[in-house]
Amino acid sequence: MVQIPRGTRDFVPEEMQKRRYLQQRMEATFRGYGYGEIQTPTFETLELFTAKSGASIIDELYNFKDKGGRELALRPELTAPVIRCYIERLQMAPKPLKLFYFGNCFRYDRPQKGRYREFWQAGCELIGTDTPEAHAELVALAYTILKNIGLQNIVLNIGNLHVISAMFEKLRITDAVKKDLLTFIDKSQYEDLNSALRSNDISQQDTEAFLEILQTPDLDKIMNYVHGHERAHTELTRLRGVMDLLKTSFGIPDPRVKIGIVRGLDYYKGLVFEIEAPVLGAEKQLCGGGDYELVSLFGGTQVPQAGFAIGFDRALLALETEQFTFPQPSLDVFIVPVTETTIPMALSVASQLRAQGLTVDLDLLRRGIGKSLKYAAAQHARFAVIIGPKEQEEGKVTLRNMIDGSQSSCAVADLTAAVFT
RNA sequence: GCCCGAGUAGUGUAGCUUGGUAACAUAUAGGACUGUGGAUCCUCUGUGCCGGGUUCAAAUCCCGGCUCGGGCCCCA
Repeated sequence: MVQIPRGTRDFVPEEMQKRRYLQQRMEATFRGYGYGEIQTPTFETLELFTAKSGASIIDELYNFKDKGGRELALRPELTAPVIRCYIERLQMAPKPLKLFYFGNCFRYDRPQKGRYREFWQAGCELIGTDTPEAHAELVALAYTILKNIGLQNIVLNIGNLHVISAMFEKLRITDAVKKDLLTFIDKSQYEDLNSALRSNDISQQDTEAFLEILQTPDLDKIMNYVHGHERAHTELTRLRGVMDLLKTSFGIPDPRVKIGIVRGLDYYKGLVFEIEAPVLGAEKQLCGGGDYELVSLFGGTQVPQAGFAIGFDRALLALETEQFTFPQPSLDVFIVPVTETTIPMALSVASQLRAQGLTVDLDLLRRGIGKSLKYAAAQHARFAVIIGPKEQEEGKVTLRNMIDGSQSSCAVADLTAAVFT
């Protein structure tokens, strides 16, 4: 038997119903914040992705040569393609530019729960502003999207990469060592970090202070720790501004400062944030984003950029884990021709109702009334329309309310009105 | 790419240790119900991931592959 490729999935109607629901809710929220949709190709030149991450990235993506010998790759994420498009076509667009997207992405990873080789991302890019209110609105948007799809329990963490750099400077840690330490910080492996710092001749006292600052949500403590470092001070002041806006103006109850947020990316600079769903366990991160610099790397004129991406599949998984009840697709009318002779009339009634914009299905298996009504119930039909010889003679139909079981005789012309009430 | 575990009707499971005709529930289709639904009963259809080995005989034991899941690596 031919089977589906590793790490990919089919989505049957029941699953697509949930996915579309999710996408529509997300889209409505993006639009509510003034964002416009953008779509880029499924594959790009390989160079677009190696430019910022180096050749080592090739191990993790699907790349190939086309028949003209071009080196191409299936997109592993959407920020780089969107920025490429911005440089090609949107540099002169009025600022700030707000772009959102949905798209499938591909990574050559080992699949696990919540991790697939083809997965979907929802995300956005905000180009041309980096005021605290712009950053606060961006973070609020990410948070609001996840809340609006119905998630109950999510955690928002906000950090700043300039600050953590300042912390490393303070300890005089070299870039080579820093890289190893960042791995521990990223994974919150503080005991390993502790040993690593100690073995790099950092005193016990300094190590403890460093570890405390990484984990504390207290901005004053952090401010105090990097006292005298001008850049860090500026960034922390901005961060305080963003936090205040999130709490007061955007009404987000519990944004947390976590200076230990690292993000795996090289191109983030200042603000970084993550949103996770604790219910998901190991693969709990739902969203990541921040302030970054890609436009100039790709040859465009420098401009402030920030954005985030939401793991669409994980967001859905989190909702399901929280036992969210998704809206069920329902049918307005299911038509039951009682005998073969009434099939033409049934079809014609179906056409008329469909032309009115109703969703209509009818028995195509020539089943009995009992089985047909059972099928109609399984499709969550709101009404059944029964057409037998009696009804046909009178030019009427029997309208059955599937919710309460009540029945009445109804002229075809009055059906639409009856169903809409 | 590495280590570990699992794969039996569409779905969920039993049988595997100790090899001997593959079962149950549910879902689908038909019928009981000659014109009224989520109930009940009956009937049909449908199953050993793939390939090899051992054996008179393999769902069961062995090897390889594939897929899924847990842990590494990675997560731009």
